[in-house]
Amino acid sequence: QTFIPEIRTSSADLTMFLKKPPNISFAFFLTHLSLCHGLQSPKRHSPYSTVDTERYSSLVKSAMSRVSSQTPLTILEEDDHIYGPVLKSPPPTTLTRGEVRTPKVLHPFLHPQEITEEEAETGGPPARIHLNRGQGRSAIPSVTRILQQTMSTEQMFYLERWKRRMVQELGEEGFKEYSQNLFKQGKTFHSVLEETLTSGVKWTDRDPFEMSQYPPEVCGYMKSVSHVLDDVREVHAIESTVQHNTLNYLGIVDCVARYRGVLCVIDWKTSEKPKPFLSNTYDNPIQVAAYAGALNTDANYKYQVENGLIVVAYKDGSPAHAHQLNFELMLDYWKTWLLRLEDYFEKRYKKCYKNVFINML
DNA sequence: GGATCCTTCTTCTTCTTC
Repeated sequence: QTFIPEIRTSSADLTMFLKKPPNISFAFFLTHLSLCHGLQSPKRHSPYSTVDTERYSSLVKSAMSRVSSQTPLTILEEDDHIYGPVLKSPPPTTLTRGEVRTPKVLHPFLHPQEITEEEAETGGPPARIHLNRGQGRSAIPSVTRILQQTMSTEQMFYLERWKRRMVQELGEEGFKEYSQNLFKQGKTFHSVLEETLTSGVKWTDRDPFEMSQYPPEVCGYMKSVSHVLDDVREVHAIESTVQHNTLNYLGIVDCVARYRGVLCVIDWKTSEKPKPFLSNTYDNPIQVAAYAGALNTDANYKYQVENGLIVVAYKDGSPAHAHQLNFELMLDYWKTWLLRLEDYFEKRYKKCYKNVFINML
């Protein structure tokens, strides 16, 4: 119907159309129908003598004339008609949204030049502020929860579809086990990484017997990130709670350290599939920007982070992909995060969200 | 001790041919 707008077929028509003998191509079918229409010398005793040729005559004529008259120019015109004018690459902030919105809050990231060395603490063990929910914090939403509850319908659709397929393949129980195993692997990897960063003992320098105590996947993940760890210095915080001082959200950062000389919020990820591009990491960059934005306003931390880093580790030990988010990218993702935050409060507090949001600023 | 919370993951078309 897109290519041949003057034809309107119902699904019943299409079903009938597809009941042609399987060894005969669609093009041949059309040609043959055209013969039946007397465009060329008619053929008797055809297997299609029962086909309602009158009914399909316009389709045949249209299809035949289009195919033969197609030139590069008409194809370009068709493309224009079907796909619309060519769009120049849109700015990253609008990628996940149909409409362009501007968040109301100023960004919490200082420009690299404005950060002086004195602001970053050096030495001492890394901070590890545990989450303590018992002190009136229960109303404060977390980064993960906000991201989960403000996913686009498209994102939810693909996740649901994936889940449905997996359940079909593995069964309800099998899928549950598979998911739990993925979580377990991720958790173990995080804890081993934590030990490594705290102790300062390189994974490769560890006692082979000790290494063999871990599941093979975890060894693979550690091998995978070893080249990234070589570029990590000055670990400032590990698994530490950060809370934004006005925007009323909290989260736990995996790691704050200097990566290639720049102070970063680092998020370690394990993945079954390769994620060579930042776009493969879905909402991870937003998560990192949210943590960094919170940390930079949190009085518990006396320094400012500049960049973010997402490290995707693989269990087969192949080199991890390290996606560094520079100042500009952090700013873009921070804006996206603010929109998600607005969405969350809007959903949660319905009409009075605006007052809630304004009160927080 | 039990309940709750934050995380840990999962997505982007799909098939054929070389």
